[in-house]
Amino acid sequence: MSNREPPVRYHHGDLCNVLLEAAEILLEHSGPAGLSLRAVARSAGVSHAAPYRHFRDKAALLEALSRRGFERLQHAIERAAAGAMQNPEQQLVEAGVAYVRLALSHPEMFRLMFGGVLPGPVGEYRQSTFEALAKIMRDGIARGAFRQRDGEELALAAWTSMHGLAMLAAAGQLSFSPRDGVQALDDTVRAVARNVIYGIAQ
Amino acid sequence: MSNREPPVRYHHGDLCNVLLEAAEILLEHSGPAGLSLRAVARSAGVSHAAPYRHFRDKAALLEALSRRGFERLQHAIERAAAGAMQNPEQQLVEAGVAYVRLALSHPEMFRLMFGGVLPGPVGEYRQSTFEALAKIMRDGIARGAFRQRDGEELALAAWTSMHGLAMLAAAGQLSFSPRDGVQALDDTVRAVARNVIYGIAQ
DNA sequence: ACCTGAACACCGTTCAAGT
DNA sequence: ACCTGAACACCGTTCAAGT
Repeated sequence: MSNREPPVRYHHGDLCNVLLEAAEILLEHSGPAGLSLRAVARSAGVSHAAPYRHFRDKAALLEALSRRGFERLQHAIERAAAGAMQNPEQQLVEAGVAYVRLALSHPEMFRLMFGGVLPGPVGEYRQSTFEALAKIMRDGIARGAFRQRDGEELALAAWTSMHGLAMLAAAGQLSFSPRDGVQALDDTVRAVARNVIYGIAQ
Repeated sequence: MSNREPPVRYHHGDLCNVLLEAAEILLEHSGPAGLSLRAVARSAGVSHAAPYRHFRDKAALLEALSRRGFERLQHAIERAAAGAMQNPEQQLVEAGVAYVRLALSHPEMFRLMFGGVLPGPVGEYRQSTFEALAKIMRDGIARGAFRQRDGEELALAAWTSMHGLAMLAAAGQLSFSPRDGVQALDDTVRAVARNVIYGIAQ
């Protein structure tokens, strides 16, 4: 019973990723209150001290989790932009739709990412997400679709609007609209995005 | 020593408010992690079980705290609007400045208010804040300053933008701008607000 | 190297008991 | 009515000890 087995590798040798996946499931299922390091360890089938071999403390695990979220967000924005290559305005609208959809399908993850409770280089991940938006704006300026201004300023205007919508949606605070469902949310995002593009002024 | 004293009223008789004030100080000083019900009780000089005479549980205290924040936000927006009565665009810009300033001076409170972790009728408080913005938009439409559309749609466009900016500022995630300080933030808010008003399109 | 189990100081919540 | 103190099941973190 000892020679037949491969080297034991104490639990799959990939505990780090197993912990992160368990943490994400716990987070989206039970909220931040349910995401205890001990529960993550239980869920992964190891002792409550085992995670400390892979993460300095709970904050380090949350930061790693948050990083995953930022990577997905960046890719979602880039995919949306790639789907409307010849039309900067449509790129912007679809990037917003992707942004808000992700927030609504992973609300707890979004609150973790933008909750600001995390130490460490979260800023870098956020920066790369912003950069994906800024690229759309720079291309749009180059094509003459957007105003000839600092691309970062336009990107900030677009980002804050989509981000505010996403955070309100993630927190379930957009219920003043009688419409519901994903299609209704997409419509709301498009309406807000169009107002950002064309302005509110008469 | 017994007849001279007024009826004892076990700790000021106003423990409810004392607890809320202690909670707010703890929140802004030590973050959400430092805001334990036991720490609040210690800070108020009562036993750790005393708060349960005034709040059903910890969530109820957080909700009451959150309510205070929404009241302040609503008043701040109304005051900003009152300061520029004859100019709807300026009303909107100054409301945004007030919104973001409050978020930056009370970041933990803002995250509590919009974190979405709270049960109960938080929606109503948020609604009243949104209503303060919607009023500015309706007035602006009536005066011909804003587009002749559904006031709620315009208010949503303005709100999401200011809210996104406020949340990013509260989370310390606007550091990509090399400028710092309150004046720099006000400038950023005004720039974003102007882009919302006049649009991004060429 | 990787994991365990006991230990410590903390939590939220409950409940009998005191005045 | 209002508050206390002990109790319970949970945390995050540390650390000696095991293989």
